[in-house]
Amino acid sequence: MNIGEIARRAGVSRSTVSYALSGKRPVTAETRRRIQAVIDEIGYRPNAAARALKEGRTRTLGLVIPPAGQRLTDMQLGFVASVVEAAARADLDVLLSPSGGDHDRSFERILTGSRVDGVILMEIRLEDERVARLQDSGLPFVTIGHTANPHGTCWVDVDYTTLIARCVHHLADLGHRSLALVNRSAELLATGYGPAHRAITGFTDAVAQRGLAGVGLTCADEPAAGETCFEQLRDRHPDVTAVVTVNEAALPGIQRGIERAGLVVPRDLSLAGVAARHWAEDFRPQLTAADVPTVEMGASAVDLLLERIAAPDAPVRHLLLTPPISLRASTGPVPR
Amino acid sequence: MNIGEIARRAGVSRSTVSYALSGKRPVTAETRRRIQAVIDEIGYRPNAAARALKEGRTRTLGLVIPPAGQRLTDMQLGFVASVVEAAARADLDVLLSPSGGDHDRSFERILTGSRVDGVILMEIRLEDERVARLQDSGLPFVTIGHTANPHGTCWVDVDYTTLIARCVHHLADLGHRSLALVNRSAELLATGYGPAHRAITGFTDAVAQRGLAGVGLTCADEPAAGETCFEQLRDRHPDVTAVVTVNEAALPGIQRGIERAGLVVPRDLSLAGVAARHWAEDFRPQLTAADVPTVEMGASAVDLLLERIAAPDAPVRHLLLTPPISLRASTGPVPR
DNA sequence: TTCAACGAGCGAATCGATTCGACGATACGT
DNA sequence: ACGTATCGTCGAATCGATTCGCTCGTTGAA
Repeated sequence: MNIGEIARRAGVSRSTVSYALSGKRPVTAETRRRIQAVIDEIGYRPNAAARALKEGRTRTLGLVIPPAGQRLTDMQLGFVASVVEAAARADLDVLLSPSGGDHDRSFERILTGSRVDGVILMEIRLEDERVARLQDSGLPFVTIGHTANPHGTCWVDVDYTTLIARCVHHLADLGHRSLALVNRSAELLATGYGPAHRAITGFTDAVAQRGLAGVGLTCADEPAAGETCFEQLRDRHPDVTAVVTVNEAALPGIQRGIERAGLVVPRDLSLAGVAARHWAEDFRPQLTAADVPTVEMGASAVDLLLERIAAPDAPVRHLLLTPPISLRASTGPVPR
Repeated sequence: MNIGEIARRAGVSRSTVSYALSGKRPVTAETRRRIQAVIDEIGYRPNAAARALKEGRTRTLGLVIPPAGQRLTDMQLGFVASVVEAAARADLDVLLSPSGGDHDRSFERILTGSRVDGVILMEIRLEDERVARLQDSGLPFVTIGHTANPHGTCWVDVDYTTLIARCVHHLADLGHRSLALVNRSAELLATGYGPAHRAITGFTDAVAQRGLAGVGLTCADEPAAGETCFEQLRDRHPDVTAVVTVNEAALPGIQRGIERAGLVVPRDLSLAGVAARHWAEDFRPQLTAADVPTVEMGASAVDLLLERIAAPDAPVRHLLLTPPISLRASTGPVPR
């Protein structure tokens, strides 16, 4: 079912079939009809590899996701879903690369084999070798999240610093004087994971600004760690009345710890953070949180990438979102 | 950076470079060394499109996922992650196709453009047009889940019928005499979604076998619906003391409904079902459930697919798993 | 010494689609 | 009536890698 077969059956040359399909040169209505009839009959679709080879583009985007070993958070999942969705709307396919380490075969394949027209990268660290690799590979790319030096690259991100600060202010307004930040894992922090560091900045600054007591903790991204983490917090800082967190994955465990301590949210302890909207709504009690607009961010990432592919030399663009905090049921006045 | 450039710089012909890389014909150590030096210097990787065109295979698998509009359940996410992981281990890339309706452009692209060597399909309905499309497209494929007529295709699935029956027996053993099944959405049931139908079969048979009272309900795949669903259940069937469910997504809502009714699990009501392991463990209280081995299933699906690609005419193979039920904290003796 | 076998490398064909230049044929302006 | 656009179509080159057939030396056995 190649173009030659179609041409033979329709009694025209291969180039005429191609022009009839692309419309890049005029073709008589009658000829077009005959070609279309043959195509409808035997169900022809141009071979993707041949087209990619000739045109020099693949109509495919690469999406680099965290390795499958670690579970994706709802937020990450939201990005993946919306990127795939947005790409499908533009008639583009998405190639997935689960890439963790820096010597990842899948990652290297994607960026050296001319397999994709552009790449979207998530889970960005402040100093990220993958970003550097992409930069000198010359392949257009957009990141969801941004590095410490954000000016050279295209990215989309939420303003963690501000969001966390707003959580602190919200809690301060409710009368809380002693707050804890439950951050992402110590490993992520050590490797310079952006959101983890920005959370600290936002927390520390806001706490200082309001003259509050603040303690920061790291916690592995899993419920069990959340439980342990809360127990430690309870142990060492019993005066804390409100917890701010960017660690979605640990929250169920934190809540379990809270219950086991015989406490009730928000009566005895307030809880606020940054999370995907669905996640915050499904939490019990519903979580007061900055709802990260994953759908919008994924779509914007694809848009930026398409712009960049079309005009690789245009100045880079960024998108820093600051969604409002949705007040739900997990925060309340400080207990007396 | 094409093979011709390498050949020129190494002072050999293009074919020699190709043979040096593939090893399909002997090449002098010295020549090979010179070629490798050039490659290392300018960083050459063979163009994927050209190779696919010549070889007739793309080293890429297609993975068809539910459309992004609906959130993926933890179980579905588990499949995606493990398929991608298993494919990466075999040095294969994965192309994602979010395909809902039957006239989906992304789906059609994947199976007609020679874009992939094989396809993995999830969320299978008893009568599934996509399976039919794939069958007469001639493209090798494996499904996660199976149709009403399972003999013609390769698939991997869990034995929902048996698992649900086991849940019923477990609850019957605990003394429960009146059970409810909270199924997936009415739409899914109407479109013939396999697990939803098999859940009914397993539930009805086991309930009959043990002489219990059983009521079946459908419930949209979201927490809010779970809450409503539980209220209705409470209203119309106040005698029910145990709920069996295959609807992961609705469970948080069901639990919310239970709490609002002032009940405590498992003291007043037992809860059991089928879910991804992490999900069951993170639930509060931890859920007694058949843990669907998503990692193993995804890996098996890839294995089966690779076999099928290598030998398209070999007899089809199936894999029907029946993981044990993990007893956790959500089931207990019937209240008196 | 001669001839077969083999090792190492080269040239050309091939995969399927796109695209450029060219070539009749028709229409049009002068 | 003649030159010139314009239309519709064709043939051939091209993208980059693989692979088949062939050649030229060298080696080893007869």
